[in-house]
Amino acid sequence: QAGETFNIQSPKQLGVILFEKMHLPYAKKTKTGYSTAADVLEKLAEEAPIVQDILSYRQLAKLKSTYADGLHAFIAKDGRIHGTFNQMVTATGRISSTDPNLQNIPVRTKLGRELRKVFIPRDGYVFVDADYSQIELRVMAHISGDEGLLRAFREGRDVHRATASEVFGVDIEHVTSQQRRMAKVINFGLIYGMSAWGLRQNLGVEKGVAEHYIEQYFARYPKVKRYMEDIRNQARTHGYVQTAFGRRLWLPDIASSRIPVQKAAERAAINAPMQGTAADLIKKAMVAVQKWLQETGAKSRLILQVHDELILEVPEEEVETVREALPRLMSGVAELKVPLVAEVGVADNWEAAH
DNA sequence: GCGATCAGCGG
DNA sequence: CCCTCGCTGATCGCG
Repeated sequence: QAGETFNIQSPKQLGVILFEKMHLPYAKKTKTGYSTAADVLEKLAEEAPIVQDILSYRQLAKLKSTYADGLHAFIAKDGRIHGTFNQMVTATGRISSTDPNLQNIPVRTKLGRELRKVFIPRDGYVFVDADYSQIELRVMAHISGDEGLLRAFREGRDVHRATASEVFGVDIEHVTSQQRRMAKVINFGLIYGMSAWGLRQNLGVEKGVAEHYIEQYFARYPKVKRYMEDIRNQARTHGYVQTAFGRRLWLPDIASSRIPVQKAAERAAINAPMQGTAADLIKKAMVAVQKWLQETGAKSRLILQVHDELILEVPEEEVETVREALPRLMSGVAELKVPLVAEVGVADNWEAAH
């Protein structure tokens, strides 16, 4: 379709083909040339059929190289993958995973999820998998003390739906799936310390619209706004912020004369107490689970943590005990202003247990 | 063989 | 202000 041979895996060569030979309109540039990132190509898919083929190729190539072939190379003689977990890498106190990274196994697309089916327990065992429901947002409700957010969680509401209702000014039962999807992006944006610019990129909305959503959000959840102002000031005054348990993140860049550097430190100041408290909570849960396993003499073993999720390999005879204990231990690690909820699943592969 | 760059995966 | 972070794979230029 390009009329010549080129390396489809080279963004540089692809850029020349699409934007110089085929004269497609380029939306974005990188430091060194044209951007061929997925969000750019998606906008061009209608203009030229080759673009959709490239996106499809990219998806399949990613799954094959990083996950199918990549994970295969790590299978040990015992048939298992033994990754490495690092406790001293991230700014927020999360753990990270390498060789391979077991914390970014695909889940969001149907084809990607297929890869999770290759993770299976040993004979006679199953996986018991529990994940915290909306843990960072619950921590945000706790730390900020915002009444609207606290009420949403105490009443067991769908928090993205509740946010959509507030931000778009519609009754909760009239929230459209589109509005809920956008509210979810806003909520994640807040958690990950995303700027209005980043939110705009993510939502693909017009200039000013993202700012308007953020304005609406803060009007409806005023103590969240207050929290963000207070934490910024605390970072400036003391040079650090802390999690609900007092673990500190030092932010020397908060006083930088370079404004972008300072802004980055401010986003970290806002984000770290939420993500860091969530990291503290699941570490407490891991300790509680391990203690419980030892005290009860269980054969079950904790085999993986993925930020808000714990996966145990459990012999059939312990399934009912662990299915009850795991979410109870996770919920019980701390008494916050909102309940901590953990949802549990049992299956003979990771995809089905999640 | 190494580092920079781009791209894409998860929470 | 090229703006979330940490990780991995492919390409490309360099020595």
